[in-house]
Amino acid sequence: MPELPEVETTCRGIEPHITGNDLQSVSVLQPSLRWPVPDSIEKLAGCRVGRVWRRAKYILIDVNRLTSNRSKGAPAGTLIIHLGMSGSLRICSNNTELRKHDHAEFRFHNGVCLRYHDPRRFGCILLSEQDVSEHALLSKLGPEPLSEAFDGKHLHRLSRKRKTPIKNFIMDSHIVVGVGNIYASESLFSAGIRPGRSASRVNAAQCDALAAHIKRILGNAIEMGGTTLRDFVNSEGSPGYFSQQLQVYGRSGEACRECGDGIKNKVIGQRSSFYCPTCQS
DNA sequence: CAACGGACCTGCCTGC
DNA sequence: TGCAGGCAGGTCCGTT
Repeated sequence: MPELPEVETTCRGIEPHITGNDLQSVSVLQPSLRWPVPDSIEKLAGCRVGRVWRRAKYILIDVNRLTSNRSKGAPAGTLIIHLGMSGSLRICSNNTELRKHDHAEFRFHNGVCLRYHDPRRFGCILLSEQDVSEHALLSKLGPEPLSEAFDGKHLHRLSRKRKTPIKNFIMDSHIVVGVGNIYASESLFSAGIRPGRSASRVNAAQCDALAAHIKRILGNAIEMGGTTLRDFVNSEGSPGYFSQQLQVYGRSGEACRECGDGIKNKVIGQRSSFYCPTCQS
């Protein structure tokens, strides 16, 4: 479920419910996620949620102290939440019944409750008590795909000596963040580049096209996520709002929408990779 | 450095 | 119907 558009949609969906809201309690029901959930997050009770933002696929929630005098308004820290392969965050009320795989719960004074749900437990919940951008998980990340810092020149410059497949290259978070397995295949299809081609063999013009398609496809998907925002908190399972837009992902054996040839599925870097052998070279 | 494989988990689908 | 096997949208880490 969570590629960048889902993570962005999640941020936008939870933000209005929790920003400015005061935490009554934080409970860890299952600390065994990708890394142990620190006990210290339970001490955020009594704090007020500030900004809800995102870096790559990490959801970041600033939390400030409210308690006495001097420390009032001082940052208590930033929650770092990753949804892994199967995670989700949902807003409910504090008497909503817990579901299987609800691993953490943030209850607010006004009755709102934020729950972290993750069957596969590949995600994480961490607390950074310093400048979160210096956190080991965030400090070495490449640019955001929708920012001006990311463009074809960036891709071209960094790929010159890289023989790794271009698909692996664009999924490398040191190069650019937020390009997951689905959108990597989709972007490469639009750019006419086979996923297995060596990164160093993608020329400057193709890098320009690839970067532009990554921006377009991710941007569109985020916009569509936005259209489901209204009932976001109630939604069960994956929305599937982009599945109709997919040109190659998950379509092996089906006809290419451009040329009619059969879509292929090849494992590259241990991940399924879909492409059209005629449209992509 | 770069490349690669393994690791972390559960659920769901397929085929015998 | 049961069960083994394969597969899944992420990404860090250790080894070569």
